[in-house]
Parts: sequence; C-alpha cells; structure tokens
Amino acid sequence: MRPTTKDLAIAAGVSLATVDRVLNDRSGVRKDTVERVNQAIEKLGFIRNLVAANLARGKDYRFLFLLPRGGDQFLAGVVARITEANLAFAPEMMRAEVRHIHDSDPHQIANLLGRLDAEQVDGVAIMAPEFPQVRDAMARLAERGIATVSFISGQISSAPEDFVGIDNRAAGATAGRLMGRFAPSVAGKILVVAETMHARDSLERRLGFDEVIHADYPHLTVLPSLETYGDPERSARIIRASFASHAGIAGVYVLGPEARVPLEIVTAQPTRATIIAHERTPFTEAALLSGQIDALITQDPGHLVRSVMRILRARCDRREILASQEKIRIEIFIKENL
Amino acid sequence: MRPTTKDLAIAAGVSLATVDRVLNDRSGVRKDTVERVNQAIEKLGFIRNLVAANLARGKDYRFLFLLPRGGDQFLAGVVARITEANLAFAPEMMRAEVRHIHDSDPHQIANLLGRLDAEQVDGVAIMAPEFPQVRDAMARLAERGIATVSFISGQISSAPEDFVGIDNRAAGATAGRLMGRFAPSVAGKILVVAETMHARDSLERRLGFDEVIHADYPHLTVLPSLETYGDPERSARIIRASFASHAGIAGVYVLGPEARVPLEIVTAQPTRATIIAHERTPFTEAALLSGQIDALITQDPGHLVRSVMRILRARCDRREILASQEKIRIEIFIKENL
DNA sequence: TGATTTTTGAGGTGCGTACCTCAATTTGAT
DNA sequence: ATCAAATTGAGGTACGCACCTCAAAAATCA
Repeated sequence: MRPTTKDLAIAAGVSLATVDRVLNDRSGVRKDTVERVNQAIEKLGFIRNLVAANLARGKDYRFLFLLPRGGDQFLAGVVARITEANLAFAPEMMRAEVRHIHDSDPHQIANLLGRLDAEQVDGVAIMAPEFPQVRDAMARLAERGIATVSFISGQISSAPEDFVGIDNRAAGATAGRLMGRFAPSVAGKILVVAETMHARDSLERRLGFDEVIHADYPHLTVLPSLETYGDPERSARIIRASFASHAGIAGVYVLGPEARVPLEIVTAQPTRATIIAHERTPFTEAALLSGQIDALITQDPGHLVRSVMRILRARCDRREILASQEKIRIEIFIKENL
Repeated sequence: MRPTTKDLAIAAGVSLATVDRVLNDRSGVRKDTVERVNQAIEKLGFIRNLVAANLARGKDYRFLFLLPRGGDQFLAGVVARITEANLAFAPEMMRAEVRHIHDSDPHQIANLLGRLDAEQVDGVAIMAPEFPQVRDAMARLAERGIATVSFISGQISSAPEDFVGIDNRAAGATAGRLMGRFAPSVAGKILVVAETMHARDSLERRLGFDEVIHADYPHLTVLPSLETYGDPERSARIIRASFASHAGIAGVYVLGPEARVPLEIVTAQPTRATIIAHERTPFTEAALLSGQIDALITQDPGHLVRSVMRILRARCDRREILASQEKIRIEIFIKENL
C-alpha cells in the first residue's frame, strides 16, 4: 500500500495539520519542521495522491487554446483533436476550450491574455508568431499563476520546455533528404512554396532544407521561395509563372499545410516532379495515396494537443513531465505507412 | 458543475442507494427502475467520476507484461519504457510488472496464464507468437475477468482491438518502397536477413516488402530470406556466403531488431548497399546517424507500452478507448528526423 | 387474504486529501 | 521572567463515490 499523509505524519513525528501545511506550502511552519517532513517524504517514498487531492479541492483544470482564425485543414484537425481530448481527459477533470485570435494582431492577443483570470483558466496554449507584446503578456500570465506554453509555431524566445512542437529546421532537413534521395540524380531545380516567409516555421524549414540539399545534392538548385499569402489566385499565378520561366523543375517542396493549389499546377505540368509537403490533412492524405505527393512530413495534431494538456497540468501541479512522452516526432509518411 | 450521483437520484426520483445499485450493476433493481436511472444519466449527461470511484473502492490497476526472455536492445527498450510508465501512471493508480517467458514454450506460457488470479492482476499484455494453447489460455483469462491484449507480435486469431502494434505487412511495404526509391535504378539484388521466418511478423514484413518491390521495382531481385536464429556466428557466415555467391547486391533489408552483425558484414563489402532495418535501438540509431543505415522502420516502444496500459485500464472500466491515440504508427526515421 | 419474496430507501462509514477553527505549546524579544 | 508572536496539534467537514446494513414498502405467489 502506498503511504498516506497519515503515515507521513507519524514518520515525521508531527500532526496531520503540519503535514498538510508543508505539502501545500502554507505559512506558519518552522524551517526545520519542514525539513523533517520532507525527509519523511523521501524515506517513505510518499507519492501524493493527486486524485484525492483534487477531489477534496473540488478542482478541475481549465485550459485555453488560442488558435489563429485561419481555416486550413490542419488547423481544423487540431480543433477536432481538442474536442476529442476533452472526452479523453474528462475523467481526469481536464477541459480545454478553443478561442480564435487574429494571429497578426499582437495587440489584440496581448490584450486577451491580459484579461485572463486565474480563477477561470489554469493554463493557456498559444499558437501565434512571436511578438514582444505577446511574449510579455505570457510572462505576466505566468506570474499570475496561469501556466503557459506555445505550440506548433513557437515564440522565438521561449525556453525549449515551453514549446510543444517539432524542430522545424530538422523537419526541413528531413524534407531535403527525402527530396535529394527521391529526385532523379541529374541536374534540376526545386521549387519552394510557402504561405509567407515571415513566419519563423517557414524560415527554419527552408533553412534545414537548403542545408541538406547544398551539402549532399549539389546537382539540385533550390529556387527562391514563392509566397502565396494564402491567396489561391496569386498562388496559381506565381507557380505557373515559375514553371514557365524555369526549365527542368525536378521537385516541389510545399512548406505549409495548404498544398491544394500547388499540387494542381504541378500535376498539370508535362513532366513529373517529386512533391514533398507538410502536414497530414484529408487532402494531402488523398494526394499521397494517389501518388501525386511523394512524401509528407508531419507532426501528429492529436499528440500535440494531448501533450499540451499533460504539460499544462503538470505545471499546475508543479510536477515533472515524462519527457519521452511529450517529445513530438517529425513523422514521415509515404503511401505505405499512412 | 458536473452532475453527481445525488443529482442523478433526484432526477430519476430514486434514492442514492438505487442509483448506486444501477451504476455498479448490482442485483435487486426492477428493470423499469434501471431504465429510469439510465434515462436520467442520459438527460443530465452524467459522467461517473472514476477517480472518486476508485478512491472509494481503494482500487488500483495491476498489469502484467509477459515478454520473451531474449535480450535484444529493442526488448530492453520496452522494459525501460515500462519502468517509465510506472512512474507516469502512478498518480492514476496503475502499475505494471514484467515477467519473462520462454516464447517458444506454449505449455509454460499457458500454464502461467492459467495460474493468474483476478485478485492480483487486472490485465495482461503478452508478446509471444501464436500458439493455440496460449490463445485458449487468454480466452479463459478474459472469462475470469482479467483483461488481455497481445502486443508487438500478435496472436493470429486475435481481433484487431486485442492487438497493440503495427501492421507488419504495411511496415514491410514501407521498407520496400524506401528500398525501391533509395537504391539505384539499375538491376540489383536485395538481401533479406531475419532471425527466423517462423515468426508471423517476419513473414508479413517480407510479404509486404516483396509486394512493393515486385510491383514497382522489377529491376530489383529479392533473394530468399537468410535466417540467423539469433546466432551471431551463423549470421556472419551465411551473410558472407551470400555476398560471395551473389554479385550486385544493391540493398539489405534487416527484418528484425538485431542489425549488428549484418551491418558489420555489409559495410565491410567493397560496394555500398542501401540498408534498411527495423526498430530504433542505441545501435541502429548510431548506425543511422553515421550513415551506415539508410532508413529505420520503427514503432515507438514508449507509445506501445502506454497504449497497452490505457487499453487494459479501459477494459477494466468497461470504457471506450480513444482510437486515434492508441493507433501505433509505422514510423520512418532517417538521419535528419531522429 | 396472508405469507413470501423482491425492490427500495435511509443512513452510515471510509477512501486520501484539502482546508478550516480553536486551543495548546513553544519560541523569541524585552 | 513576562508577554506577545509564532508554531503546532486536535478535530471537524467536505469532495464523489462504493459498499454495507436494516427496515420499510411494494410486488408476487399461494
């Protein structure tokens, strides 16, 4: 049987009330008494029963996901997983809500963060590009006792343990390696399509991609990134223009989750190019199965969401996390392992 | 606030005692009363607080992992993850123990299973090849109220929901696709190295591998599988012999987790062959980083273990699982995404 | 109808912890 | 040594549920 607070009290030679004061670090306990209790904890291997504690406290964990307002399929997947996680974590008294933000309006985001009340929210996960104001607002949240993490697109200054997501440089490098090995080993050009290169993720992916290609596949030339700005028409126009002006495009690397337009244009070309894209969505999945896309580099949105919730909860409880469980993997999908 | 049993009692117009009888399906309640309570559950959206229930019951979950006695690094990794999971799941009152079995002695396994007591064990996860006696013993365990799953190497007859692991045919196909795309597109031979082809996993991997190669890479010839029987010397001998008798070996596919000997021999050859192996271990990881192995097809042992524990627990509670969380992915690792 | 069985209610106790109050004890300062 | 302040103990209630007992009520049978 696991030792209880009662056992602790006996072992430390103090009363239950004192044990309680130490465990919940309330004031009014002499330092050496605290020490004695802590030693008893060590000695007995006491593990506090958080379940009973939360029962007694009537506590539940309320988390908030702040997501960009945009509507791509990947984001929709994330939202779906949050709904799912709400079911899965309900027995553990955790709930998450989604709130949409304009991810290019740091003022609004900081404002929203500033108004959050520790009574109503225990933790916040935010997916937004880095802005000083947002970073500061998050720091202030932490001071007020609200746990925070940034996920998927990280705040540049956030410590690694405050970021849930993949290493985008490595993801880009992975794409680069696959491109190098999949594309024919003759001279050719690689088209890179991004929504915007202002986002840190895109920059890092491109960086990792270029590193590998330059180092190991010098016969391939990576063209300057095309930016779609999320506009399908612009997207179609500039990609077509690229094909028109460049002969011998051997591969296309789509940096973001919106692969639809690039794919249409590319497959309409007379010559087959190797296509590597990011994120698993109903669309990219179908394209992979039909052989239009050669490989997909992804991060599992379900894992992301659950990881965020576990991490926020651990923060609330001042507990350690299980690092290996929370490490988000860079996944490679081809037709066969989908 | 979530409705409690008290709310339920009021809504159903019965006493707490009756609600309790219905929830824990104890006898002595008229059918229409049960119905009324169930309707109230529906209406209120009552979710039983399992945490409080287990507290009251003083219940913990004790699981048993039955693993082969063998000592490869992959298996060692599984054991390490079980230890880890014990920490991670301790707050949820779950523990797992490991017991080693002779995986080629169905009699002993069945015997061990037969002696398990529902008082001491709530669930069993078994990693062993399929034997009718073992399958029967597992069925009898289920009858005695002990949850069972087989994992990694599945019982052939087990329903998909009783198996935790990857689709080995698909894993082989994934290896095949990578081999086809990585190897030079000129005629060549592929060596396949397995511990034994009597194991179902190996058979299925080989099957999937061959399918893809035959269909899409006819210039590659897959040689008959070499069986090492776990013996390093035999292993070295037969692989060397293969290289001696076959010219133009373009690739090597190592079916099992023991890649050490094959790798040594292959890298000692004058010509470079593409190498694809299974499972991530300290050894294969190092070989991937150093460029000796080209790709690794893996399943995450940590995920496997945690999944098993969640599934067994759900079975004990007669709860549904979150399918998307428990789906074990076929992972591809290359140097860049390790 | 009366006797028997089945169903239901009322109430209590305990799981391990949080949190509260009040009194008793110890400590520190003067 | 005296008094105030800080520390500690004892005890209670509550969280949501399981599980127990006993008696009352209702349904069933002869």
